[in-house]
Amino acid sequence: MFEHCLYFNTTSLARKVDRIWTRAFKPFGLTPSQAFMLRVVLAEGPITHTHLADRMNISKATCSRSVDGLQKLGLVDRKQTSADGRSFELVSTEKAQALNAELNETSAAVTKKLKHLVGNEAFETTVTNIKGINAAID
Amino acid sequence: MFEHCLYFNTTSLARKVDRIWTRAFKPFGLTPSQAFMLRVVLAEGPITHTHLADRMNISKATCSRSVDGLQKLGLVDRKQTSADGRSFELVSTEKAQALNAELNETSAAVTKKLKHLVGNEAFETTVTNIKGINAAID
DNA sequence: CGAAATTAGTTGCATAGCGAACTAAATGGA
DNA sequence: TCCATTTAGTTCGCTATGCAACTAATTTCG
Repeated sequence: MFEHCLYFNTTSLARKVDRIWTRAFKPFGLTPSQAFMLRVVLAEGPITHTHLADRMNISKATCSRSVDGLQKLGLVDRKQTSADGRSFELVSTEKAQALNAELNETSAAVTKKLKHLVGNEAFETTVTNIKGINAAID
Repeated sequence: MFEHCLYFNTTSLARKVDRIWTRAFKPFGLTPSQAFMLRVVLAEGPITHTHLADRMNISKATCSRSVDGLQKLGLVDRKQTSADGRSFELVSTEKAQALNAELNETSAAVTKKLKHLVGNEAFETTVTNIKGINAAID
């Protein structure tokens, strides 16, 4: 019945990959959501809440609370910018920087395993297509 | 940085389509999750919790609580099977059956709009590919 | 300049989701 | 038969997510 439904198939796949990356990041004490948010800050920070929320395609409410979590874990800091009294710049801590390489390797290892299961070309094509739909809608 | 990441792109798209279908089903007083679960019961019921959870690729815990919600809304009932004292069969109520056609039309209308934005062929191809990855992994 | 509108971020309240621990029923051997 | 194992479903405690309403700072413009 839902063979051709974007919602059904996409949310199903999202749950599946979330479970897989959850196991992968468990040794770090991080959820995939936290791990990816941290990776963005590590790779692209300093970055404001608003930009981070845009980058991850989450609401600013979710962003704010996720940053609370990472800050509690000692992985990011909120630095007041001199330019604008309303906004913060998020910066990674040394503790986070020490994890950077290993986080990237862990995610790459998961990807490699999935590519093996799915087939290299099908994997690449599909991710590209998903990215395309992401860009086209909303 | 995450251009080729399955997790990043899939979860992002899932959030996006969830927001879109949330707006679409709002007039029914249903979340997309509830609406799709109900549609499965309408189309494929009577069905047990276990089969429904498999069909939707959710845990039985989530399934159980989602069914609570639909039951509270008067849209499904849990019928004790005579065969097995542990399990229920989920059946749609008349109230739910009265919504069936309109739910299907609403989802079809959203799909049509998205196909227009994305392009028919790209849409179909991508959903098929997503379905393929869903089947290949885990 | 100063009031109105916009923008950045937080908080309240809700649903969706998972794993783990649990209860109760059914099944499978010895 | 009866105990051990499996299976169906629920409950607990947690994170992720969104919208709406809020505060505070900044910007716009008459």
